[in-house]
Amino acid sequence: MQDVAARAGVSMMTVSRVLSKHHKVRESTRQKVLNAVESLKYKPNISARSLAGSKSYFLGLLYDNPNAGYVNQLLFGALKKCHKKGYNLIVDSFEETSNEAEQMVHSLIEQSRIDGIILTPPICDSTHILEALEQAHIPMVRIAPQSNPQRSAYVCMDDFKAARETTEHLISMGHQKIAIIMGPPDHGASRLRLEGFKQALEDHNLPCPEHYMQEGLFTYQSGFESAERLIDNEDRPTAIFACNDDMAAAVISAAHKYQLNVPADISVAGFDDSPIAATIWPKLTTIRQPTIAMAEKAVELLTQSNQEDPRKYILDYEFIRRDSVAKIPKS
Amino acid sequence: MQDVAARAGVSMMTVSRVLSKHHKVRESTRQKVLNAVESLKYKPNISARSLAGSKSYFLGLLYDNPNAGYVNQLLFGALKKCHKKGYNLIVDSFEETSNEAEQMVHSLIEQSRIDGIILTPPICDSTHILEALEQAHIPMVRIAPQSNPQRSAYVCMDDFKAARETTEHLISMGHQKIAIIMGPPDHGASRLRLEGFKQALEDHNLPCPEHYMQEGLFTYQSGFESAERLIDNEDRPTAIFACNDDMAAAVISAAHKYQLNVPADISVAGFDDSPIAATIWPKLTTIRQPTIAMAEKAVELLTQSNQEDPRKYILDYEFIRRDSVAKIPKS
DNA sequence: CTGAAAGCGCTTACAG
DNA sequence: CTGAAAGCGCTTACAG
Repeated sequence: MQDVAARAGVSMMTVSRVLSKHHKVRESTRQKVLNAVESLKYKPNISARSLAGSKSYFLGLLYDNPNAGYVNQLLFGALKKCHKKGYNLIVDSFEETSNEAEQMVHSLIEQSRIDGIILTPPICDSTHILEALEQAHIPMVRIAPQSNPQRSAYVCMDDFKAARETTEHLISMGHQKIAIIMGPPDHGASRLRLEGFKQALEDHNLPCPEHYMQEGLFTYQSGFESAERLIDNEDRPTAIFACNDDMAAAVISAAHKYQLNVPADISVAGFDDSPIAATIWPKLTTIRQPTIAMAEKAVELLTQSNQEDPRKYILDYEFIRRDSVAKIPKS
Repeated sequence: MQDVAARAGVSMMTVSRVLSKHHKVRESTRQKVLNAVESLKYKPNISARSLAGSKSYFLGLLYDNPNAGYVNQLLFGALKKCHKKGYNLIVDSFEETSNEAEQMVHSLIEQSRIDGIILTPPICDSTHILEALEQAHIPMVRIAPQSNPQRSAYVCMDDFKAARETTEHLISMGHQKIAIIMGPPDHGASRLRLEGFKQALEDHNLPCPEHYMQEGLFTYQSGFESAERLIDNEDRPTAIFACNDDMAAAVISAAHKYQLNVPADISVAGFDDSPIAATIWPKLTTIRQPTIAMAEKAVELLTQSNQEDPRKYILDYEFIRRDSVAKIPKS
């Protein structure tokens, strides 16, 4: 192949240099090579490349997240970017037993000689895994880590800001009695969402009574129970912000149980834009995490050589306005 | 590496033969090699292998299925098996535009020189793609194809039997008034599920009135509307079999709306065991497709050389009994 | 059943 | 900025 490409000008050495960027090649010869590549529809052979070079052109993606939708988007973004960059992705997932974690990391490293690895939550906070990777000198990028931010490059979104914006949207629709169903307190992002919620209320001098703050566990059932407590109360809120979509979906179901129409009688906002958000009815107004973009960015960081970049990237979320929030009826 | 392994006995040629199976090697030397490999923790280099050999050790997985959970499981199974077999998986997904389909297939083939490809529903029924693959002589295995069964090896499950078993479970719980919310009529599996349902009723001499057969579209909303029609009827069924979980989830929500308790007042069964099935409350009794196993089998078929096998594999589903079905109350 | 030679398609130093 | 040589770690024929 190279042989043929070289035919259109120079030595295959030069072709190699053009293809792998970085190197200084005169612009004119560069163009000649590129043209030849184009017209011959030449595709470099990854195997030969990784065999000859020091790089393997393999990247790892490790996950133990049970949320299929989330993992899928991550995968999608990473795959897309890898494809473009000429890399391959080795995907591995953990079972529950975190004991085998280090072992798996080691075998992944040895077997595939990966050039870098992407760690997703919650596994990205495992100190064991961080250590194993550091010792092996494998570059890593973490997605939304909750701890040890200085320990690797990472990409994340601004949960605080997203929660504040959601709450502000509720306020702008005339709601004054807004309740929140929180996530588990030990979950980092969950805490930030609560803070964002509080900030918005404070900014608008709105009260935040104790019984409007329900503790959820990110599960549908916990959301359902919290919603019942909120609805079956003499001081019923007119809007509920659930810290994830599963709980928001449960709120809608609970509202149905109490003959309440969503959003006419009560508004509901979620968080995540998980598959259920667009499945149920009414469709959920929610926050879409930049999951795909985060994965893409992670691959980009791993495939670039200049490690001196800022090591922290905060990507933009998207506020998805659908059908579960309405103006408060004038009473 | 080979060099080191050879040190423990013979030429690297022999080591290669041992590792790649198939070849005739004396059992005693075979063992020596295996021991050496073991003690040196030798891992073959995939790149070198694919460069020297004619095989690329790459398999493709193509999907355009919007159902994240399904794709995820497929991926999981395929990845696991590929890993074990020393293969890599190149994953690609389509956007909506099916025009680019063939083009993508071609670039996938050219770029990665894949040894075989796995096609998932609904893309596995695209005649365009089948043609492109056949012309390129790429071995393929399809997952649950709905048409042209003779055109490739494939793996699937028995939708008819699964639906019949589900219905029979409902009957065994004392239900006699059982309704079905069907899927779209042009969906092959959907039709089989309906047939299985009918068969079970017939076997038990149970009626199947017209108004107990609601047409759904596999969407939550269509399920909700069908459920309302079923519930808000003087001849209300005591059990509803929804042909997928999204619709079954909607049935539960609709039941709540009518102050009906699931499963005390009305039983609900779903199909798929999609993420929503275990998310909502009560959790759905449903059918788990052997998704992971299907993907594993597909990889196995693609990595085996003996193509003379039966080309059709029907894998066992699993009946998942959870909380949405109960005995009919004695009235 | 086993081995010596050549080569897969690229990249790494090393020279110019 | 560009080229000639050697080699990455394996497997393919080809001999014995």
